[in-house]
Parts: sequence; C-alpha cells; structure tokens
Amino acid sequence: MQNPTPARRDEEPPENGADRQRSVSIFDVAKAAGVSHQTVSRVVNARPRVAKATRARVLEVIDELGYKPNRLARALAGGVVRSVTVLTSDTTLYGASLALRGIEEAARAADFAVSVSVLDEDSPLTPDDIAGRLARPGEPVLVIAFNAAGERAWQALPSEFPAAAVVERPREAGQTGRPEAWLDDRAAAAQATRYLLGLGHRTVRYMTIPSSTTRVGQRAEGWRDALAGAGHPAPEPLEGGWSPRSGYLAARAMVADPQVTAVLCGNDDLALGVLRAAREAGRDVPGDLSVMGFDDAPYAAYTHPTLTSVRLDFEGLGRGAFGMLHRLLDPDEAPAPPLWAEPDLIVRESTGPAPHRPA
Amino acid sequence: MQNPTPARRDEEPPENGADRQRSVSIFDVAKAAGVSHQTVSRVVNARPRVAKATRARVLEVIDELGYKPNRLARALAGGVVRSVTVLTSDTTLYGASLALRGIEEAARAADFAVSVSVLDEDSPLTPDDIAGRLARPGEPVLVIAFNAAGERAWQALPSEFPAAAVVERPREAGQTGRPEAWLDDRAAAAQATRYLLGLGHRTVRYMTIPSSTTRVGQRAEGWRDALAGAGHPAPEPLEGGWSPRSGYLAARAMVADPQVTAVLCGNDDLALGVLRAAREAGRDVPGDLSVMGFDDAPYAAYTHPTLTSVRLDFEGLGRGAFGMLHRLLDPDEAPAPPLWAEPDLIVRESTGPAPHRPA
DNA sequence: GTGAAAGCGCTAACAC
DNA sequence: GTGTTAGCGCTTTCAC
Repeated sequence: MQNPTPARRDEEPPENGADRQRSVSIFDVAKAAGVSHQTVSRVVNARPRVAKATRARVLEVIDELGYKPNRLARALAGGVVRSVTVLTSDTTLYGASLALRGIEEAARAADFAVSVSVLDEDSPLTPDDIAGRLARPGEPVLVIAFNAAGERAWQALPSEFPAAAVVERPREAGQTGRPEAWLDDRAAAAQATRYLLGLGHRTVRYMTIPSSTTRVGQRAEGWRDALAGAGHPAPEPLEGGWSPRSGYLAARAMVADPQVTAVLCGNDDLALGVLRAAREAGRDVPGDLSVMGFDDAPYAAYTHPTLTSVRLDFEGLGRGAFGMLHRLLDPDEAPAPPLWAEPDLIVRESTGPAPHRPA
Repeated sequence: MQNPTPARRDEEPPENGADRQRSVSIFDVAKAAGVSHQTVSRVVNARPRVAKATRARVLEVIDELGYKPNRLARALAGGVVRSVTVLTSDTTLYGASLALRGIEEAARAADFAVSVSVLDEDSPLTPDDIAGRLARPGEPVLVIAFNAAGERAWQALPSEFPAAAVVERPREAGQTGRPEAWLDDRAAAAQATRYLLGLGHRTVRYMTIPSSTTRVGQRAEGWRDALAGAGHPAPEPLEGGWSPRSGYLAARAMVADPQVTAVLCGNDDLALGVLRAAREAGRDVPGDLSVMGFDDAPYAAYTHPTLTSVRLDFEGLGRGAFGMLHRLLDPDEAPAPPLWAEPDLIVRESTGPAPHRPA
C-alpha cells in the first residue's frame, strides 16, 4: 500500500502528488534541517536545551514543510495528552449545546482535540464502559452533568481519571473536590422569585425541570430560599420535564386555579407550555397570571407574550470548565480562568403586577 | 514514571490497585492465553484463520482481563480507522444538533469514536488547516454543511480525504460524486407552498434562511417550483437569517402590506419573528395572514398561534450520513442504510384560508 | 546541546 | 492456523 521498499525515510518524498498519503513526519523535518529527530521534538515541545540557531532553523523547516505533529503518535508515546472527551447526554438541550460550544472554543484555543460521546439515559457506566469511550486510556474527561444521565456519569467516573464537569449544583462540601463549574442557579432563582414577589404576588409556584440528582434541583432551592426569606411557606412544586409539552401538561390543572398568580418555570420550554395552558384556560398573561422562564433561549423575546427569563452564560461556563481541566492537567497553566458571567434577569411581557384580589 | 525495569511484558501485572495506570495490553492477553499477540489481534478483529478452540480461549481471557484495544495504537499502526471527525459550525442550530446526535448514535453502534471540531465563520480551511483538526492524518471526516461555513469546509476538503456530508442541497450532477446526504427540502417547500396556495392564497411570500451556497437555497427553489407550477410569478423573497430576531426585522415592512396573506419561512425561528411582527402590526394570524415555519422545532406546537411547519428527520439524516461514510471506508459493510424519513407537513393554527378580499 | 536507542499498543507482511 | 518481524510517529531515557 505505502512504499513497498524496505528503506525507511531515506529517499526524497515523491515529487508529484501521486502518493499524497504519508504526511511529513518528524524525520522528514530532521533530515531537511540536518539534525536528529530528537532535536526536532525538543523544538516542537519548546524544551530548554536547544541552541538558538538550531531552533530557528528547525522552526523554519517546519514551516516550510508544513509539518504537524501526529496527535496519535504523540499520545501513544506517552507525551502530554492534548485531547479531551466530553461526555454529554443531550446535545439538543439549549444549555448543554452552548456549554459544548464553549468547551470546544477553549479547547481549540489551547490546541486540544475534543471528542464527544453521547450518554443515553440507560448507558452502562462502569469504569470499563467509560474507558471504552475514551480515545486513549487515561485521557481527560469533561462531563456535562445538567441532567441525571450526565450526573450519573460524573459520579461513576473513577477518581483516577483526570476530569472536570459542568454541574447543576456543586457537591456537598466534604466530598473529594474534583473540579466542577456551575452557574449560580440557586441565587438566580431566588432573585427571580423575589422579583415576582416584589410585583405583589402572594406567593409563587415553581415548575421543576428534572433534577440531575435525587435531591431537589438548585433552581427549586433558590425559589424556596426566596419564599422563606419573605416569610412564605413554599407551595408544592409542579413537576415538569424538559419540553414545552411537559410544561403544558403539568400546568393544566394549576391554571384553572385563580389563586395562582405567578409561576416560575425551570426553563423557557416549560414556560412556553404554561403560556399555552393559560391561554386555553382563558387566563390572561400577565394580567391574571405571571409566567417566568429560565435560560433565556433565543426565542424567549419572540413568544406571545414575550417571556421574562434569566439569562445564563452557558458558553462561558463551558470555557471555564475546560480551563479547570486544563489547569488540573498542567498546574502551571494560565492564571485564573475568565469567570463566566453572572445570571441576569431579563424582564419582558409575561410577568406583571399581581391582579387585584376580587375579595 | 512507569515501570523502571527494562523488562517488558514479562512479569505479572501488579496485584493491588497501586499502579492502575497501564491498562491490559494485547500482550497480556496473549500471554494469559498462551498464544502470540498476533493471534489475539486476529481474534479481536474477527479475522478468518484462527482455530475455533483458540478463538474461544482468547475471547475468554479477553473477557476475564477486561481487555480493550487501544484506539490510538490501532490507528497508528494503520489498521482500520474506527473514528470520525465531525466538522460542524453551529451546534445550537436545531437541525445541526440533531444531525450530530444521529451521527453519534450510528457511530457508536458501529464502534466508531467521534470527534467534533467546530467551524467559525472565518476559520481558515486550507487542507493543512483541516488536517490539523483531525485526530490522525487520513481520518475520515463528516461535515455538517447546512450553512455557509460548513459548505465551505466541504468544498475545501481535498478529495483524498475519505469524507461524507449532510448538505442542504446536492451538488450539480457531473461534479465528482462524494457521498452526500440530504433531506428533500425542495420538495417539502414545494409541498408547503402548494398547501398554502390550496388554502386560496393568491400568492405566497418566502423568507429565506441563509443559503449554504452562493445560489438560492433549496427551500426557496421548492417555493418557486410550486408557484411556477401554479402559474404564479414568484414575488421577491424576503431575506431572513437564522434567528427569530432576524425574522422579526425582515417582516416588519411586509406585514404592513395587506396584499400579503401568506408567508412561508425558511425555519421556525424566523416564523416566530414574523408572528411577532404581525401581531405588532395588528394583523391576525391566521385570519389576515398565514405564517408557516420549517423544521418543526419542539416549541412549534406551543407558540401562539401554534405553528404550521414541516417536520424533518435530521437525526435519521445524520445516521444515514454516517452510514454512507462507513460504507465508503468498508465497501462490504452493511446493506442499504435505513433511509431517513420523508419531510412531513404538520398543520397547526398559524395557517388558514385566505381572507376574503375587500375588493 | 545533541544524538542513539528503546518502546507506547497495535496491525501488516511474511514466514512456517 | 499460528508465530515472527518490522514498523506507524512520536517521546522518553540515557549517553556523549
């Protein structure tokens, strides 16, 4: 297939484009620069002991020949890794897809290759199974743990794996601290709830997105916090899902109840479903009922009514998570990561003052 | 760092979990099974010439030791590749993220690793640049070319690369046929337009999504086809973008014109923006104006009014594209790929009969 | 400073 | 059928 002769890297590369297959190797560079392949390796990896002139010459040849180190060989030989596998379970989820993009950006900037491996709800997650998803054993892992499947993977990941995660909520203090990046959903939800309460609503209902853990989600906690802070008992949360449909279904009973004047939803899709249920029940939004979303999806400014929501910097979060992993691999890497932006309340049409009580 | 002794694979693996690093190699299996590493390789790769009993024994040992072939080494050694790099430019686009998921599913089923490399609008795309994104030179590539950045990559990809793409539209016949998977957007748009025409609308306006090529998009072509088929001249298309915002902006002038009674949008996001512009202009949808989307995003059934749209099987498309690539790599692979589903018109509230003409 | 040698885990070519 | 040999392109030692 390749060169049938036993001779190795001794003759000129084929002049014409006939055998374009084999790309230029470290030996080609070495030969052209008149040094050993080892010296080339040193130059490429910015190792100390190389004469200035030698380095310059090698660099020049590299440029000329268009040499690119082969990632595989590099990894196989036990060099620095420069690749990550991202474990994620739903690339269509708004937050997850943005986080993935953030990770990819940061990774590319750091010259890391990123692989993606999609988790099913029920994928087996033994250490062996996870290892099987990696391009190379020992490769670092980044998990997007916004939902249960992701969180399971994060938990299941043996601690020997160099890894970081974007999570819904940080673990309890006291657990071994593996790097985790998260958005302060709890504070954001509390802020959202306080905003609604400030509008004069007697209380605020909350519709849950599935929590990544068995415990109640961060957003629900924030909602509770705010209610408690205002001296209100928390009503039973409504159990939603991820989709508009689940929001619609979960809201149908609630919207019939005129006592309910404000609902905070775990995400915008849910809020959209609630909007529809309200409309069908003949309740005016925001006249009779305030509906609030979470995530600030691109469509939130264009629904009817437009959706008050909380903007979250998922992309920055992804970048930050990669930064954590990078620093874990290489402690004297970069300074502090550019922190991701704080959640931001975006007020639109779907929320308003509490209706005047008929009583 | 690893084993400091020069001896290679001659002693027992460390009994305790102390040195968990080095995973079990083909030599470990070979030794345990009392065969050569080559025989193990044959078994693993399902090669013909192995005695039944030998095969069984090796398989058993593999299972026992939990041996997993090292992808890197495999690739380095020039074996079958079993990995793809997906080039995509916007993971948040609905269609693209679903296609990616479809690819990942199919790839995992075929035991391929998938890497993702995100394209910017302005990433350089010389062959060298593309090669730099690959985990290994010569690795197969799958490009998601729904937009200009993706299409540029697909065009720029040297033909030596084993590659396939999901594209908006197939190339002109006559161009070298590299495998391309696409949805019949053109027929779907024609069908949508005919549906609108059938409702009594005098004509149908079309709002474009950016085409992946310099020519007009497939959906626009379909719309033209239908109009022409019905003997109508095609009015000037409206230039939209990808976002609800761009749809809103592009629609503002149009909705003021009472002559316009039906608009077909290049995607649902655009339609959402149009819906808002119509509302602001005081035009009733679908009473005064029918608005139709494309893609059938999950929220389409929950907007107000709910959106008539065209459902497209992006996930199936992704699976199909992977299948094409797989067969390209290994001609005697699988039979025909499970074809992706036909586009499907979903009628909802946003479209209706043409208003009675005042004249 | 630089080069030579060994080997990462695997597959391919060729014996036997 | 099965074992042996020689690399894939690179990074480690360790000499000089």
